[in-house]
Amino acid sequence: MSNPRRGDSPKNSKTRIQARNEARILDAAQTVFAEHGFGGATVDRIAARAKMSKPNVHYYFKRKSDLYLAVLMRTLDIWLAPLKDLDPDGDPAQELRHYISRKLHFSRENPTASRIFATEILQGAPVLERYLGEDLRTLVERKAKVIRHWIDTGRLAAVDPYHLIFLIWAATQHYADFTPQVTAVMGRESLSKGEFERIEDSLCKIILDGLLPRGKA
Amino acid sequence: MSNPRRGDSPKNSKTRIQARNEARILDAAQTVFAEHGFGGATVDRIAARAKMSKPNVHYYFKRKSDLYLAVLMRTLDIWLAPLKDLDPDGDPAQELRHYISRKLHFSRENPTASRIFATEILQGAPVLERYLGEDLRTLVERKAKVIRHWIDTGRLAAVDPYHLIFLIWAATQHYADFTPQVTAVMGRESLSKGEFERIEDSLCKIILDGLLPRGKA
DNA sequence: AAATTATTTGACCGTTTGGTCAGGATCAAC
DNA sequence: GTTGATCCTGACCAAACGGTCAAATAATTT
Repeated sequence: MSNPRRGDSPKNSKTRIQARNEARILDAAQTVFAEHGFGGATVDRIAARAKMSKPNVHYYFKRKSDLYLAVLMRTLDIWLAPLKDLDPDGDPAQELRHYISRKLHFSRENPTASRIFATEILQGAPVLERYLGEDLRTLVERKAKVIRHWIDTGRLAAVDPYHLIFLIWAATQHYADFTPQVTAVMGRESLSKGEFERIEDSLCKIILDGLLPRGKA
Repeated sequence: MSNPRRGDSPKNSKTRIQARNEARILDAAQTVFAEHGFGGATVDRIAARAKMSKPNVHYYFKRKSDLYLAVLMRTLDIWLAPLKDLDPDGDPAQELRHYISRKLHFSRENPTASRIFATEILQGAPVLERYLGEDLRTLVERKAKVIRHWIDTGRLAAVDPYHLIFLIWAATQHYADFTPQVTAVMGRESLSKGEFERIEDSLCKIILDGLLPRGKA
């Protein structure tokens, strides 16, 4: 009742400086962790990238592992959002097309976030392990039921829903995680917005219609 | 002519001990690099895993980077072999099915080799960059022509060959690179041989036939 | 078995790492 | 403009790092 600006719990306030610097550190850390993994990243490098002194980084995040955890948590929601939106009452083709589109968009807009997850999983998911087996598993289970329902009502071919979801994850995240390989093989410097539209068309066409010609043979 | 057991060039011989230890070190290094990336891996850990002293590891591989390079090179051929075998004169469906099968088999038999490549690419491919833009690019270009020929002769739907290849790479390597995520989401401890057969069926069905039901609607 | 070569390691070095600390600078409230 | 909290940093530390070296041990050759 005395101070209306403060939050309800004792130490819950955030200075403008605090908010700005924490964001700057998290951005820098995301890039560095994505490039070198947890073990290969150094606090010095993160500090340099955030244009701060190392002790100042430690002022906001006591340990390197806290920083790593914070980066992972910050990106979890945005990483998951597209799957959550799969609508059981929508048209299957349209829903899946939309899902692929959103996942690809995420790859284009947040490549480092995608790489953070990739390195974490590649390294055995030491931090995310529990989360994967609980929240994510439950969510995928629910969405797999949606897909199975589409199959049971004859609107989708009979495929394993889990492996379909993995296929879409793999295909869309590939363009964020393996950018150097994709650009080198294609002989480009980077992947333009137009190229991402071509990717979306190709993926949707293959996954929905398949490679074998329709209507004949 | 004096010594029949030796190789032709001066220092080209390899002791049994040498061959055995180099292999042991490379195996250990492959695992450690795959788990921690180049920067996060330590020579100590590699030595411990190979059950050797650190100086002895350096006796066989002068620098950590030499070891990393050797591990990458050792797995390049086996990683590429399946794509090389795509036969222009074969049946497209059968060739692609076979390709998917072989890539999946690689994921199952050599998961750490797959992860080595994944971490290397994720970290910007500092070592493999040149190779990707030259040898790999040429190979993929050649195989893309094969696929395009199949399309032009009406045996395959019109899709971008490059993105088709990327899709197959992504989907098959996913099961090696993201094992913890796959097992956690599926609620399994590991992926059995039977599960890999299910994966192969699912992938081939989706990629060849598509998700939308055929023959009706 | 003696001599030569190949293999192995404990001890060590200079550097980098994550993390601390005392104190200075800056800000907000009165 | 004084006060108290927040913010920032140079200097520092113990541990871990990649890498070296002399000396010991094991194989191999003669």
